[in-house]
Amino acid sequence: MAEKRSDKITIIEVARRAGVSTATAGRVLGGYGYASDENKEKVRAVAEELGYRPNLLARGLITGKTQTIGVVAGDIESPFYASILRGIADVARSKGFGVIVTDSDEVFQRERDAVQLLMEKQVDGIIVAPCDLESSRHLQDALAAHCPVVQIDRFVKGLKADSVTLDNRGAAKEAVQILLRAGHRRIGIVAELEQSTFGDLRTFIGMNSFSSVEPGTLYPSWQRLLGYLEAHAESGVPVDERLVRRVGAYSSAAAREETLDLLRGGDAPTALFTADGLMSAGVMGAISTLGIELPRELSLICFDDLDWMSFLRPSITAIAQPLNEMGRAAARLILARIGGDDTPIEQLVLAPRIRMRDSVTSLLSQSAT
Amino acid sequence: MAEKRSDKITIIEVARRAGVSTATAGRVLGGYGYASDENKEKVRAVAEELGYRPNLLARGLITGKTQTIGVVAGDIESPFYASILRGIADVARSKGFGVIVTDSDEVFQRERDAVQLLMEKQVDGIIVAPCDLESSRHLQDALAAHCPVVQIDRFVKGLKADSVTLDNRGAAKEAVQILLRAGHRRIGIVAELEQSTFGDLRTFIGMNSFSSVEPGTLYPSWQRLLGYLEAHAESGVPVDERLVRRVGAYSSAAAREETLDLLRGGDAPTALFTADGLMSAGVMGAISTLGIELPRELSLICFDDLDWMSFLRPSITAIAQPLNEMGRAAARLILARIGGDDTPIEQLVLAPRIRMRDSVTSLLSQSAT
DNA sequence: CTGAAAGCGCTTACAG
DNA sequence: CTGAAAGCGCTTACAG
Repeated sequence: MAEKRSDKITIIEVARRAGVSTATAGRVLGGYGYASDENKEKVRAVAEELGYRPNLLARGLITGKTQTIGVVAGDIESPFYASILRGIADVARSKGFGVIVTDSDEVFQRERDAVQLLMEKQVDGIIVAPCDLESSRHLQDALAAHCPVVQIDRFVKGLKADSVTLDNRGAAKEAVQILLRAGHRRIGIVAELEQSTFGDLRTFIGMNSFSSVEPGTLYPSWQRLLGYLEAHAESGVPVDERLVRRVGAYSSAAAREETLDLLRGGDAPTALFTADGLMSAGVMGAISTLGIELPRELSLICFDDLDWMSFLRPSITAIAQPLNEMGRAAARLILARIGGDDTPIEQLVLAPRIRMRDSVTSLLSQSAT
Repeated sequence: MAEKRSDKITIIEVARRAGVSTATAGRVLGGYGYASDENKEKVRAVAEELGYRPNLLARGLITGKTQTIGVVAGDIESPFYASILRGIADVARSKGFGVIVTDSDEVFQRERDAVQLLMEKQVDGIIVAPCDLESSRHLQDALAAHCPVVQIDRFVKGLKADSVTLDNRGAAKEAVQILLRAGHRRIGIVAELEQSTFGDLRTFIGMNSFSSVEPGTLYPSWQRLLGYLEAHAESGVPVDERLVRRVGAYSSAAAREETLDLLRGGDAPTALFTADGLMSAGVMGAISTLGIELPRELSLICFDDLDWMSFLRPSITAIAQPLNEMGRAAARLILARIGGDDTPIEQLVLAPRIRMRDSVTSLLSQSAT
């Protein structure tokens, strides 16, 4: 207590009391350069006694490294980003890095402001879920300033930065194929499809070949729709436009309305595929309201941000997204870049996994009319 | 492009090109002190042209303020902390502050390391969900170093720092009272109760007066149990120990097993109260497995971290926690303290809200035997 | 209103 | 292995 008088214990104070130069004190405390064992011991003892703590700001100012990575998420409150963030934080912490988080709410201006703040705070690298897939001036500026950028969930066309994404198209396709093989011919899809790099939904559905579409240039929910369409095309099953529901908002309430409309209609689907967690929640709400029994009356496969949706309802088949891993991979990538790794751009694509219980598998064809 | 050659644009460069001193350039760019309109214009033009960005590290080193707040959460991936974090980030951003997040996984050593890292990074204040309610040396050190601390969700005994908590006891009591009034006499409770400041569960249940228990000294799940016990005591309904299930782990799978055991037993409860989101998920899993119909066969009131649990299942009554608001309040408090507010310690207690649908209200007594 | 100088708390060459 | 000196990019008194 008595020793805690002096307010700021700097390396100067430690050096003085240990009878060495600040350079020497710095070398032992900072762990760089040589020092005699005798001095090491002396300096450490004094530092310990005074409760010395390095000021990482000063160190960062000199070294140009802050041991901090910046993250621009869409919305940290959503289970999707929360899981990714956890993965990032875990890897960062294990390497002694801090994490500054911001969220853009998928608003471009917000993302730009966030990136700018992060740059001014001198983060060593930025992990971002870019909200505009076309323009990336701010990210290019970051790269130009030698601040590595890793994109998650989607990536900007032409931006020379690593990315970690999910194989949304593939997982969706596989899920829909399962339904088609079980005999379903009327499979509904409830997807957000709020933002678009493509434009018209009708045209998209009506395309007679999907081989020309580069999934990476589409937003995730469009990629999932693409998988849905591809599965149909390959099976030769025509797509009924009325079964494709574009909610147009990232809102489970809106998804619920859309689903009610879909299920109450004359040509209701026998199976349903949802393109993300919030859509799934809306669909579940509608199903509860209508008292539909799963999977006997309706088969359901959901993209699931939330591990326990399928836990709550064993009759749902969930497409689990490796979100922790996505965060971890992004963090590992950015740390490698910060460390000087200058290998070619990496485009990591992780595969979601479909988890269907055996009990559901056997019931799947029951609802196929 | 041609102008982007020089790597680091510092205030020195801007000053030189604008023909003023660095002091003047700093004054206009930093927005402090006076400058003639002419100089303002000149400096700003040059800064704009060169793409000057202040180095907040340097500024922080001098001012002693980094415009950053540090957060030590339990687990950012959980909806509970994710929502709080969102509230914090929103307020922080609106005031130009950054947020560094870490999680402790409720491990004391991790919390200490996190606090230390945050201090070394010179955050202006720390928001923490303390995992040990008894020891707080690391937090006292922070306070001693003039770094304000705001506690969330619970608070350390005797620590002179603001806190924002929930009225867990009150909300639990109210929920259980609703069940008691509906005629339920056998109300089960599934609670985590992993960590304890109290010790023995039996002794706790057997207390004949709860007035001596200061809820603030208990972990949240114990506070909720306290509310459960108080409601019973006030109604004169005896508590059957077998109905009080201490899961002992923050795990929905374990909660599911515990609930299965509870509901399959001879003296199954007619109503169930769960003490947090993960416990609720476990309970829901058990109910699904057993095919129990809510609320006709069993009334259920859940503490709900997750807005949509009740959305998915309209028959559940949810206790909604104002988590965003908790984060916002904590952020506002810490910013006030950072700003020099030295009013007495504030202990904010927010009230969760019970949301029960009318359709459920009328059915509530049906399951009461 | 402006500039020269000092300094925030460290690290980095550079002699010794 | 060690210390004196310079410097990271800003802000802060302090004269003018």
